[in-house]
Amino acid sequence: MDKFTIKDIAKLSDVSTATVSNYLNGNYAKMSPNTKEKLANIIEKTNYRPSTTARNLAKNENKTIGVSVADITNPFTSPVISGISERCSEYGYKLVFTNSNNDEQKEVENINRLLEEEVAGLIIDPVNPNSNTYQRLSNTYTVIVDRQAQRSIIDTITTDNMKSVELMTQKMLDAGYTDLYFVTWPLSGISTRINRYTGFKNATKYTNDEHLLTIPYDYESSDDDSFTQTIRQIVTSSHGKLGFFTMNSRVLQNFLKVTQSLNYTYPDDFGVATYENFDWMQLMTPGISCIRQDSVAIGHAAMDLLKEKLSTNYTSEPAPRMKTIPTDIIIRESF
Amino acid sequence: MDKFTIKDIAKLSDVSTATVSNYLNGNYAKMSPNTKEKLANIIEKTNYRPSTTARNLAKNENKTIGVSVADITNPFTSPVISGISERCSEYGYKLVFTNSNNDEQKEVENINRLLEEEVAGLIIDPVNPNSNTYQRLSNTYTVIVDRQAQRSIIDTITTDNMKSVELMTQKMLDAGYTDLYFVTWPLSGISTRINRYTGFKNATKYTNDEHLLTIPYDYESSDDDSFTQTIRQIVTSSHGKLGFFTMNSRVLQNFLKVTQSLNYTYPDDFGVATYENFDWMQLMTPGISCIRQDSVAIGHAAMDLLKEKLSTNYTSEPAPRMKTIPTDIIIRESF
DNA sequence: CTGTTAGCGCTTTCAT
DNA sequence: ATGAAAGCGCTAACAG
Repeated sequence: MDKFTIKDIAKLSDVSTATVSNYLNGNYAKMSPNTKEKLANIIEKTNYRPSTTARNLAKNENKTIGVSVADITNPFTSPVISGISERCSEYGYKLVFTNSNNDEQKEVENINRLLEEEVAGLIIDPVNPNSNTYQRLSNTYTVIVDRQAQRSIIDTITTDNMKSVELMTQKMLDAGYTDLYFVTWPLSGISTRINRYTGFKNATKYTNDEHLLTIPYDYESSDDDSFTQTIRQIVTSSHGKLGFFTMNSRVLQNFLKVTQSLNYTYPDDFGVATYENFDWMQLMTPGISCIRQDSVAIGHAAMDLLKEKLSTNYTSEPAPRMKTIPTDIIIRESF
Repeated sequence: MDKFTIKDIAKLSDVSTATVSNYLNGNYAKMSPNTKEKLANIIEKTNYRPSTTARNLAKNENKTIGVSVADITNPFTSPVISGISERCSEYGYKLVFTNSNNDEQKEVENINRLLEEEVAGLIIDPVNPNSNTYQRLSNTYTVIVDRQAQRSIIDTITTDNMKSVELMTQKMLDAGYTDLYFVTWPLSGISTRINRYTGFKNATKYTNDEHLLTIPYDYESSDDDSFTQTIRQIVTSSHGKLGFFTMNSRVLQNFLKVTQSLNYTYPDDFGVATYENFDWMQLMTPGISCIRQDSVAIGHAAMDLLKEKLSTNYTSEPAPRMKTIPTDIIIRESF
């Protein structure tokens, strides 16, 4: 785009490139007010912009952090990015972004690309936190968000999954619900899902998985698929007071679509609550009780932690830390 | 992270850096099968990754495109990014991302940063398309999405705003609605809003702005604010069959919150339709009629166009083109 | 205060 | 088929 280099500016200003460089880096102490002003003018006039690439190479540093998200389509994701992005610009980092579309293979490629880029640090919203792709990463420059590995070696930031679900389930219990179901995408070893389910079991004291209802990740309700049948069966044969907890907003949507097609209504035919909070849940009639997680805060925390790590000098691989961001519970009229 | 450079590899392999470079670039014709294999082994063993920074500098090219979005929090934004991101990786570009949080000043900084980065191209979801920040950009390497400048000099991709709203409004008219209102954030010269409103006026033939209802961008309904009062006033005093068209999903949410607080229900007390489609609109009872825009397609189109531009050699600034992505209309029971 | 110069890691003629 | 060497645009000693 621009053809000007530091040499051109030096020539035009009748100084050396070193002086120009000093000017560029704010080392004004090293030059007379005169040259400083001259430089200011010329640079302004020529609209000269130093090449970040060359700078990075020369200083052997790269103020960029790489972000790899599992699925940008997930409504959880954009607030997290927003939080990261905010902190990035505060801290003077730029953000290069990759989306893996829930494809592990794609994620590996993305991470490789980012590594080649020589990003200073990595923030990963992992497709499968138990994958061994992350083994090769160092905890000195990466942090994981949202999903947590079974046996993690990397700092990770999650929301308070277990406790909050336990609490919400308890609320349903307190409201007299005796027959509770947990609706989720396949657990697949994914911590977010497992922890939420564990919270559910802690509260209900269910000892087996008979109250675990699983729908495929890409579930689209159709006429009378097996999930629809299951729900019908449960609703018609339940003895106690029947309630459902859905594992996130998308599962909730699928669930409600099914119950609507079945002509069941809440809170009459069943009670319902969900993880995640979105504006529309308040608009539903009745409003949906839910657990609100602060996704922006996750982004903030991730970048804060990363920055801290990047500015400390580790002599050895630091032990992984976990940070959980608190949630709160919103009770509406859905149970 | 890695300490290995091309020199190390050259030394280890007993060849020159030139040969290593050739290997790296797939110029296998320029070396014996022997050296090729030797290199392959050593590189594999050392886990060597060439520095993109150095490559960029040497080749004086940068396969990255910069994306500046107005507000990543807007649900419209992430599918667009998703589309761009998909094409980016197909085309071998990386994506550096900035969010302006609807702040023009921030956007200027972001664009400057991207320019300094020497990105190959720019995709901008503009805060204010009529700002003169964009004047300094060249149409050879940038494309604008979503919002269109009054007098544009840059290729832009938008959805079919005017026609689709005209069509939807016509549907309401056909359904017997005689008293229609357009609810929007302040028009503020923003093409998206203006075009949608124009479509509305085209259909209704209203000649003044008495049927234009504006809420602040950051509107939060409170007890009995002026918008709430306006709505109450309109509903109670309307003579004909009353309907509302909301300019996007967030306006719809605000609008529905207000009507709910007023204890009005649709489609009895009023009919309603909106721009934008989200899953939850189908869950509402009754379902909301809406205009579905294909945001992912916008992202695709933007990157496709950009790629085409980047690979053509312009001798002069190309004339700006407009591309509009078709929408479709989903009729449910809200009017 | 200012200039010289040797890199940063890689690419790319041009020789050999 | 391989290597020497001159850059790419900038930074950072080191001299002066």
